[in-house]
This record gives sequence, structure tokens and C-alpha cells, in this order.
Amino acid sequence: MKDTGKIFTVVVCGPTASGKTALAVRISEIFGGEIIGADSMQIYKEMDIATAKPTKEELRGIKHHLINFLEPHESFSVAEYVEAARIKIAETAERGNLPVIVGGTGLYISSLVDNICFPEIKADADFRFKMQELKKQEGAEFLLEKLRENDPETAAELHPNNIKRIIRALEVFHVTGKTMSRLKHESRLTPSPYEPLMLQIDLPRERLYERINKRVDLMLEAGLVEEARKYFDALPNAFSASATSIQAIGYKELLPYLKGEAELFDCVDELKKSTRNYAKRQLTWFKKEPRMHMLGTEYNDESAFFEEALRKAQSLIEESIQKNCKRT
RNA sequence: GCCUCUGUAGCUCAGUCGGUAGAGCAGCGGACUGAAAAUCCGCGUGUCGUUGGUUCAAUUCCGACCGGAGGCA
Repeated sequence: MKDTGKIFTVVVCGPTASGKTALAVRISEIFGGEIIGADSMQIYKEMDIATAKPTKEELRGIKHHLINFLEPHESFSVAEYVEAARIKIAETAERGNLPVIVGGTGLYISSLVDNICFPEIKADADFRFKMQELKKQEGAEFLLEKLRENDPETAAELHPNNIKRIIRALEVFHVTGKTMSRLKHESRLTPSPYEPLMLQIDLPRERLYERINKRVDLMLEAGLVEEARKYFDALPNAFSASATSIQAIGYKELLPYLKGEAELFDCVDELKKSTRNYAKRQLTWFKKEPRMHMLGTEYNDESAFFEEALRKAQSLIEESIQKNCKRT
């Protein structure tokens, strides 16, 4: 499948709780694939229930890479993800298997598929701290003005409240002497080594929300509260603020309950809400992907819907494989 | 049965001394290049219970009816 000189990959996208993993497993069974995760939270060990990791039975013997390999207190980034995923894809293709990329983290997926090149830029914690202090004293507008002097293009796109990105853009300029906008441009200069077939599970919004609410209830039955308690107990205090994993939906919403400050019911409501909001943001991200193929049909019952989605996926994949081979 | 309160957005409620209404939450839309399950921006979506009356004009005032809550019996 390297006939075009590019590696053919299937990319299964979709919001949280849309059934991505199950579909990817079926695809992998049919076409001899291996799953490459594109999920910023399933990378962490232990957080099994909260991140809805697939079980051994659900994977049915299919290999699943880039999942479950970091300690919860370790930090991670897109740049590291893309680097790791490139290796996993190459290895999978080397074995003659089809790389099936699956995940809900839009930034990871598009950075990987479009071969975004992240240059080595050391994060400057000192500088970030100094900027935070400056923000406290002078306000965000001051920092934005500072950015405008060096990188007006990026500054124009940022709202003063978006302090995280303002500081990041200042940091980039401070460390490299290059503007963020120039860096963005340069990051896209190397053509992608992949020929991706982008697929998206497209459930009606109400069905998706029903599935989310139901899944949260199942998570609770499976012991989410205990898992959250363990997570917070194990997290070293020094890391608690900076750990990437603390952002995961599932634990932070239960914290008020664990501290005895709120009813479980209210926290669970909040958890469902955050998950729904997240799903919406994911959909927004996928919407702008022009290569996306939608795997939606009329929804009468669940299993029929997913069988139909699989059929569509299967014929799209077969078509792509044929096209790729013809080109030689 | 009588009395009182109440009915306004999906929910909780504000308001209009008569000129067709606005907050919070939910929801919807968008952005996104080293924390992305994060972060940030934007948007009221309405038979003002129903029906008659008064009025140039009623969601607002009056009556009846319907629904809800409480009280007295």
C-alpha cells in the first residue's frame, strides 16, 4: 500500500462516545489494521474508566498503539504526539498492516495527517512565569500590545482574554526570534507522507447526547468515583497544577463531591454537561476538515446505524485502496 | 367547597405604573500549531396558560375558564 509513495491510512474521527473504537476495531479486522490512538487523555495509565479506554475484549486482539503509556503526572504535547505517531505508523506499514488512526483530539489528528513540523523550542518556564506576573501588574491588553510590536499578524487574531495563547506567541518570539505566524507557515512546508482517508461517525446530535449521558452513568457504575479518588490521592501535589491529565473530563467534575462540598448528583450533571460541550467542540473542529467523509445514515436503531456506517467505511476504504494501486 | 398565591425562553425566575420582554443555567455557532477532554470568542432561541372584556393599543388592567402550590374547612 505504498504504491503512491505515500502511506495509506484510515482516520476514524468522531466526537466522544460516538463509537469510534468499535468501528476501528471492525475495520482493522477486515483490512488487517493496527490502531494508532489520537487521544490526548487515553495516553495515560490508570485513567481507564474516565477516558473510556477499550477493554481487551473490545479490542478483539487488534493492536492499539499510543494508549496507556504515560504516568498521570507526566506532561505531554502535540509535538511529542506527532513524533511518536509517525514512528508507529511507519512500523505498522512496515509490517504490511493498515494504520488506522482513531481519536477525538482534533489537534493531534490534523497535526499528524498534515505533517506539521514542530521545531525544537525549549519551553521557557521562567519566561512564562515572568509574563504571568506582567499580566497581573499591567493587564492582558499590555501583553497583547507587546506582541503586536513583533508579530502583528498573530496579535490581530488573539482576543485579550486568550492569555494562554498570547503568552505562547510571546514565548515563541522570545526563544526563537521568529514570529508565531512565520513558524506556522514554515511548519507546513514539508508535504505529508500520508494518504489519509478521513471518516467521521455522524450521529444525530440528540442520539449523541443520549449516548453521552448513558455512558457517564455506566462509568459511575463501573466505579468512576473510586477511580477519581485514587487519581487525586496518587497525584503528587507539586504536579497537580501542571499535569496534563488533570484536564481530563471525569475527575475534576467530581472533586467538589470528593471534598464533601457538593452532592454527587450535581457533580454528575456537571460531568455530563462538560462532556456534551466537549463533543460540540470536537464537531466544530472536524467540520472544517475538507477531506472528511461522513458515515451517517438515518437513525432507527443503534446496531443498524453502526452496521451501515461500517459498510460505508468498508466501501470507501476499498475504493481508496484500488485508486492508490492504479496510480503506479 | 371557600380563600390566598402562582402560570413569561428547554429549566429557574425577573420585568413591563398599558406601547409585543431579559438574566442565569441549558442550548446553538465559531476559533484553535508544544497544556487541546485545555483555552478563548460570539448568539436569546418566546402564542408572556386559554378565552372574553375595557382600550387607539393588553403579556401587563378586569372577568371566566384551565393547570400548579399552599391555607381554611
